[in-house]
Amino acid sequence: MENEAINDLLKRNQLSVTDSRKKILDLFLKNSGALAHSDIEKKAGERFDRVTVYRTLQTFVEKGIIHTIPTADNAVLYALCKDECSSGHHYDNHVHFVCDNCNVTYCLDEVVTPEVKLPKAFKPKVIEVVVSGLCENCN
Amino acid sequence: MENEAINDLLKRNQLSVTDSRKKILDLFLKNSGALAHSDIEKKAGERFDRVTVYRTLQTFVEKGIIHTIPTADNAVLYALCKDECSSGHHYDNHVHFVCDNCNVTYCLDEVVTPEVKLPKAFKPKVIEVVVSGLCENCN
DNA sequence: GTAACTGCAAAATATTTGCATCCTT
DNA sequence: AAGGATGCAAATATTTTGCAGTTAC
Repeated sequence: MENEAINDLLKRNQLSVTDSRKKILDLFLKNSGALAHSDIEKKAGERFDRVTVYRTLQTFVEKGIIHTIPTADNAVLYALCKDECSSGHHYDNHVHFVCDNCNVTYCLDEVVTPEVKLPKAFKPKVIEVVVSGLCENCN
Repeated sequence: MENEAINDLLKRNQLSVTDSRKKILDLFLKNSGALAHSDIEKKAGERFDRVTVYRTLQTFVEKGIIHTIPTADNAVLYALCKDECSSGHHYDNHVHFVCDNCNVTYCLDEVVTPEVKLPKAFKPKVIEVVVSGLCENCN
């Protein structure tokens, strides 16, 4: 479907276009929420090799195609980056939302990270905000 | 040193006062920053059994004595809770700061989590904020 | 004395690495 | 054809579980 878009995205990042990469990217595009490593292993109709998933995710993070989301329970989640994320320099300027009920994690791209006033000696660079509660579907 | 305080804290939470618990709590009190599981295994003059550390940390989290801090690189960090945290109901109303240079994580208890405006369908419950940059010492 | 806690062994998971093979360019 | 990507095997690392011995109350 968005085959062209996927190919483009990979080529733009100097990555060769391979099956697993296309399929994993497709998973992210079809899922509004964030995915855990295990989601990817499971959700793929055909299963990928664990190692391939590890390596693919790592490559995507390095290229700034996806980013990790820190969660309170320290599960490792990944989500697609917006276009502004350049290679290796992901600045997370949006809010993440984890639903306590359905457990889906959303990137609320339209909600901009608020200002935080720190003690003067601290120099902030990146601000991560993760909100949990009930999402639009479970509310 | 703050031996009495430590004993009190444990007793107040219906935990028996044991050596490992006292020593691990002491580590937290002596360290302004947050600690990872591995820090605790290492920093203790005498090493604890891995398993004991796991179980002790878990117990402390359940009792609301410490809380976990989500970090961008998904390392698992723990820090002391302020007194308001009641058993099993930790509400993280302060900001965490991770220094990119010295790598210490601070609980900025005096910096209150800002308001975040979400799409109306989302009902927020807990807001976690993690800021990274340069801390007061590395600045 | 009893219940709770610890520490060892071992099981279950998760992650990383090496290398031969296959695929993309 | 050459370099990169994959997949298998195996090495490491992390976390959990069971149980017998020890300690706190």
